[in-house]
Amino acid sequence: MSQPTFYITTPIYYPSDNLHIGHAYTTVAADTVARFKRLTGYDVYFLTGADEHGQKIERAAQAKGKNPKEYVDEIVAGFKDLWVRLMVDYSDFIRTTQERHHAVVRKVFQRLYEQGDIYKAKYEGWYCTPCETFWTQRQLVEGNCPDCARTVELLQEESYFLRLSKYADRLLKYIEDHPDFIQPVSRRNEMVNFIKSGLEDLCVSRTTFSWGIPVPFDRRHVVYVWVDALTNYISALDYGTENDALFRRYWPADIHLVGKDIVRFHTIIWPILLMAVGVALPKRVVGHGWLLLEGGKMSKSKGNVVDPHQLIDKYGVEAVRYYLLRELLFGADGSYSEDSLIGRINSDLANDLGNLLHRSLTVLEKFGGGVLGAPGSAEGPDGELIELARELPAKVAELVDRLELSEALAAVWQLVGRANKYLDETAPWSLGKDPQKRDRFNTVLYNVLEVYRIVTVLLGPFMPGLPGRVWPQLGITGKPELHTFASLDWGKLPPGVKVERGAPLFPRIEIEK
RNA sequence: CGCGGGGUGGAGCAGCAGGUAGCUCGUCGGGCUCAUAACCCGAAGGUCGUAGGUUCAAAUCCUACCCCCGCAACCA
Repeated sequence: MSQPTFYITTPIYYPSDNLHIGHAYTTVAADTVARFKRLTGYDVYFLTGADEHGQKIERAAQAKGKNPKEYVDEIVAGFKDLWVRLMVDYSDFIRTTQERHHAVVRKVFQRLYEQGDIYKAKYEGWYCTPCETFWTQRQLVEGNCPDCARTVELLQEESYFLRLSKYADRLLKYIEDHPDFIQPVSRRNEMVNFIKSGLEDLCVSRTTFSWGIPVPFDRRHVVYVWVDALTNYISALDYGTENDALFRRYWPADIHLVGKDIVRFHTIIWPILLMAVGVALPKRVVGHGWLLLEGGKMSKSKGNVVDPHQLIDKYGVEAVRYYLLRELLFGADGSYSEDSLIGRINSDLANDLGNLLHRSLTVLEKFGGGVLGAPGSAEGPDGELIELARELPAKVAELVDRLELSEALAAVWQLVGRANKYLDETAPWSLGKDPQKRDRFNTVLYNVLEVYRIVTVLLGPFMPGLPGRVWPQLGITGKPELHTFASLDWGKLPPGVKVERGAPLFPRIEIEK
């Protein structure tokens, strides 16, 4: 019995500093897709990690009087703490400082060198001595170092280069033959244009620092950035080792989820590396937009980063995850502000979602003794509500497949909104007072709570803590068979359950002013 | 002429194979009274960045320009 597999990755983040809300977005989005695929029966492998080498790390560590390993250990522990708090349920966390990763990178590098795809040449660039950094002509600001604004000098360094140009045509062909490979389409076009404008060979080694993976046949060099970082997606699966069961099971990746800024590396350098070593290419690379801050990009240098920990402290994981996933439309940028976060919490979570459960349960407790009766025949608006609920699971699944997570949430909220309206139309608080209308009362309450069960199951991947808070209120905590995607056919909720109204799921945030 | 994204009611966005401008929030009025001042209904509010052009018809196509933002090979 072979379950279909699904391999999804986030980028591995650079521990030069703590993560901000943008990293949280990428990871939470990947986690949501991973959870949803698990819910719908896939054997899912979800990888995240840290990209720990390079001069910046070497220097940041030095500045704090630590050796690089101590330094990254500390920061990476912080990454993991954040993922725990955000309920990110990854299968594996790869660190590029791990020997399992080094071994694979050495092997790949060696092989590329032996087959002539990596060669030694002179690298020429503008060097800033105080910063010990090479810059390209373009990076210079008024001819000076973009970091410290001091003068730079033209220096040469010996480096190894990867022949990108050799594979450009093959890559272009692959992109043309696989329309889904790069998403969204706008990014795909961008990449096609970039490749057509000509690829320069990529510098893949450095001698100016040592915090990296030594080039196996030339110890003066360390492997530089992308060959190191990108390889994580297969080194984590034990590619090229004796025990490569994971690699055989999960590769090629179904989705590499990345920010729009690094789409290029994932759709040009990475596939070329894979082609060169004869490994299948990933199925999809999806570039999402950014969460912009007051119209500008979030960055450390602007000092406008938003710390996810503070938001979780203040508003809770569920709200933070919901907000991130709802606010960014697929592929496009969104804008962050605390006001809009509060707005989402109050209108979507408190007023619509939370209040729907609370008001339904209050009616049932007040007029029905808190026990759900058996539904009678459908009439009036019942049909429309039930129809919407029947269509929803497949609709959400499809939107999640397309990574349109915001749309998926919007679709769920359509049903939530319909249910709130349904309550007004049917007015069970009036029905409840009339013994003649008991049957109708039962039907209405049944429909609303069954809708709520369906909504809760579907929202689980987005807000993993939600179901655990809803099931006790619906009185079906001990019935895991009602918590599955397969149970979402209409009418599985058994009459007779004893509900238990709890505190509102999402209290309104009162804006102090 | 480096590449790309964007300028649509107060805010955030959708619409862009041309044919009465839509959604969420906010505002105003009403309803309901089960509910977290929540829910439901209705209304007001836009010369779709500017200037030309094509067309019976342009937010949508073409040209020029203005403004904002990102990238430019180590920022999700």
